Amino acid sequence: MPELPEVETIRRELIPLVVGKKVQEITLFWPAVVARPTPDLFLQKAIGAQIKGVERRGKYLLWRLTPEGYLIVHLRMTGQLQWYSASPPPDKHTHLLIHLDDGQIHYRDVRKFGRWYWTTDPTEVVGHLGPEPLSSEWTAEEFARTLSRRRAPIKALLLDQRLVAGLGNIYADEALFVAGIHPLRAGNTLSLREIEQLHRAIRAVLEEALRAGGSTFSTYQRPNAQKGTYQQQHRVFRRTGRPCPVCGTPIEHTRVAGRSTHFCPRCQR
DNA sequence: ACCACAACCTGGCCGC
DNA sequence: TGCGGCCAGGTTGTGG
Repeated sequence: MPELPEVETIRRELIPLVVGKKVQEITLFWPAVVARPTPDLFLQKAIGAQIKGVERRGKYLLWRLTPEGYLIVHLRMTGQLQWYSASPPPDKHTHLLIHLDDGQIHYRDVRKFGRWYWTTDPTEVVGHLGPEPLSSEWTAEEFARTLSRRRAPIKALLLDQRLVAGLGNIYADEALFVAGIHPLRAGNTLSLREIEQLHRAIRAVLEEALRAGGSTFSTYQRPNAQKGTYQQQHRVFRRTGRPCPVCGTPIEHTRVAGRSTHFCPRCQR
């Protein structure tokens, strides 16, 4: 579910709720959500630690702890973090519950794809990720160098987190539309000009989505149950058959790299 | 090295 | 109402 704008929104809202707080207790209802090290060690290391900060890398949230360590979570498709100042009973999809000084974080995940990690070295978990698209280190030149070696469809490449971290199905489709590039174009056939447009479009779309608090369909929720509104601004995503916002041609739908893909056949060549 | 695809889970929706 | 089939915002392992 959540892509970079949603995870970043969650991060920002989590900070005032959890930073400076101590992890008093963790209740682990479904141990398989802990990917590393082991459920027992995870609990042993995290319980009693104080949260010093919340960071983000791609779609991962990193809770920086003292004593030294990081609690890391990836929400995958349907993971949610919910803050409660009281102690409501966990529902049947709550797999992990963090008790803090003055409230609790409920981790819910209907599909159970999400994973938690504890590590002293975050690169063990996030080391495979490519550059952050909103950082100055990510340049069109570097992007072009990587794309020139790949002939998979550009849509599939945008979903490859080693290339650039944080894009998912929504923002890949939206960015390709803004850049005017057909999702099936092979990476190594894009001109430098097109790559520059795409580089710009990715940043513009992510920043726009961030301002809207992300996109909310059924399962993405922020810690305080607010919803993102960016879905109202989607140009192509899940708008099959509706008019392209630029030229009016009906938006088309296809499947690329096993993922649902939306584009304007006229604006995207 | 690269790429396509199944697998991991559950629930919602659609058609019969 | 019930059942089968398909779909879902992500990642990983397998096999070609």
